[in-house]
Amino acid sequence: MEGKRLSNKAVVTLLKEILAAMEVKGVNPFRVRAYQNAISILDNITVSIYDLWENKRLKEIPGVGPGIEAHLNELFSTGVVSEFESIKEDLPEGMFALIGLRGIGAKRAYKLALAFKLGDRETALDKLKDAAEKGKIQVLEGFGEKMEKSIQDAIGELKMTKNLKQRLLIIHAEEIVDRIKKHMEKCKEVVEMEAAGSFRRRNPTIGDLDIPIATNKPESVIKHFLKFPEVEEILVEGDKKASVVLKNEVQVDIRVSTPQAYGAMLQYFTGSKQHNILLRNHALTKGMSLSEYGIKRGDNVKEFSGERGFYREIGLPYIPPEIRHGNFEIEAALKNKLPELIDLKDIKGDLHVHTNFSDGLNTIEEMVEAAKNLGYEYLGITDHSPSIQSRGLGTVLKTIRDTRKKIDEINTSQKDVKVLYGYEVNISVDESLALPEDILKNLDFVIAGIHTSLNQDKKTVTKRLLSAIENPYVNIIAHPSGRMLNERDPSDPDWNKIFDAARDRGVILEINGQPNRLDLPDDLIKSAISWGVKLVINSDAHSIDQLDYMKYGIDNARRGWAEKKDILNTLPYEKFVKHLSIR
DNA sequence: GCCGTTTTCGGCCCGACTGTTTTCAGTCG
Repeated sequence: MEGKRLSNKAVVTLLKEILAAMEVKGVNPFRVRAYQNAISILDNITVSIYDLWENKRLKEIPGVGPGIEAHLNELFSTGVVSEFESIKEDLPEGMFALIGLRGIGAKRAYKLALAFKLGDRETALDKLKDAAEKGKIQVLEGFGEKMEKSIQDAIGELKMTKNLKQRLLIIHAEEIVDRIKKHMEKCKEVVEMEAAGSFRRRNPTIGDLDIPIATNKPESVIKHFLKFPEVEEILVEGDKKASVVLKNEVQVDIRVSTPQAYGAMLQYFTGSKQHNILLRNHALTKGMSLSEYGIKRGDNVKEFSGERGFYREIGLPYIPPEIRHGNFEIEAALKNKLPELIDLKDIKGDLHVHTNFSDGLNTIEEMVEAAKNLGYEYLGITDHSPSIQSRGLGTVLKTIRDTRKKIDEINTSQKDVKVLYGYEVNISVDESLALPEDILKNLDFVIAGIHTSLNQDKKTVTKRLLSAIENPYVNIIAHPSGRMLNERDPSDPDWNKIFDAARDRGVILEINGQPNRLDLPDDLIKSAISWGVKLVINSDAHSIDQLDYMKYGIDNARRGWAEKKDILNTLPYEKFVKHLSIR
């Protein structure tokens, strides 16, 4: 099947415009909701929607039924969807440029585009700005002085709703959360608080911070929060919630509740949205209605101080935040088949660290000492392989002999941490590895990874990864998708072939813990496990501090439903090494 | 338009806040 390859983003953008068009046209609100639901799911899957279509697997996406499937089918086959075209036909194009400005949804965008004849997208914002400056918006029905001012502000500073902004890496979000916590600790009325939302679900990137707070004095807690020195702008201020934008442009939403109802609030604010919708649907079938205040049966609302009681009440075991994605966790919980997720304390070694031999900061000895302090049984030293082209084969061989000697000495002088000698070897564009096989075979293990030309087409990048997997000396594939969060999308090989080859040849795929990689991504972790592929979690540390990046790898593995048995560096040393020698 | 542990028809998550209005629509999460 050959069709028009569109990115997920292009598909989602198109659907969002159709959604807006339907809202304006006043079509059946439940049909609108169905689209909304499908979009929010499509917006969050990291595999290619086009690939799913090619493999006739669109039906497997929850929220996509026969109707939307048919539309996507037409879109990928022909590039257009006739029904979508006719829905948009008589709407001014300019309205689509306005949606996403803070406070502007489909209906207001339509009204404005109509009033000011915003016929095309490129000029729409400028024309609207002009209208605002001339006071022409406030006289429109349904608009007023304040709305005009806020529209003017939004255009001037390009203030978009938060889901259109760049997302924060979780490591940076942690720093902000710490500062907010320190500030809130000064308020005696705070009984309990925790950053919830995507932060608590350990999403690799965070759109905003959602913080539920338990207190008996909501008004003074909200007042205190609004005095946080980093607050730039107050968006919302009510009895129960407040929203602000910080100077670093991060949005923070707080919700207050009584301590005895905090469990429901924490659950509600942790999400994901999709998880909550499914959970509420499930509760409805049992005659219960869920909200952030508790569980309603008839007229009385039962409160919960913690989350476990909340889940228990609707007949479910506790579902860890990391897997509250809203796809299969509720089903699994009902069957009592939730995974027993891996934990940081299960990790016995780290197989991917750099030293000052390449681009790391610390010596091998310092890295080993730090690994010992973490209680590891083993540590794999994997600097970038020295370049034979620039340094000459003789020099490289000497370097390798010297390093081997040094590592032998370390293994003799201390017995706490077994040190393994390997390299992170580049998979070149021509599919060759950066070190020849007679060097590779004398190492304890080899990690191979792609570092250049990541945007190759599917066939080429698949072949490149397969060639590394088929090399008899390669043990681990580093950061397999090559994604860099906020910078570059994952490459798009034929994962089924990669998983098949890795499983059959006993090659391990890495879950890289660098906060800007977190690669494999969670959904691929889940597929790899179901395929029978074995995984390791590595820090890819470039300094002793970065050995802690293991925890982000763990978070990501948990999001991918990984259990201890799926992750080989939970094995004690002998068993782990035995696995390496299978090759 | 989607979906199923009473259903293949008849339901569809729940609530806060703002700005515009005199009871509510729109937006957001």
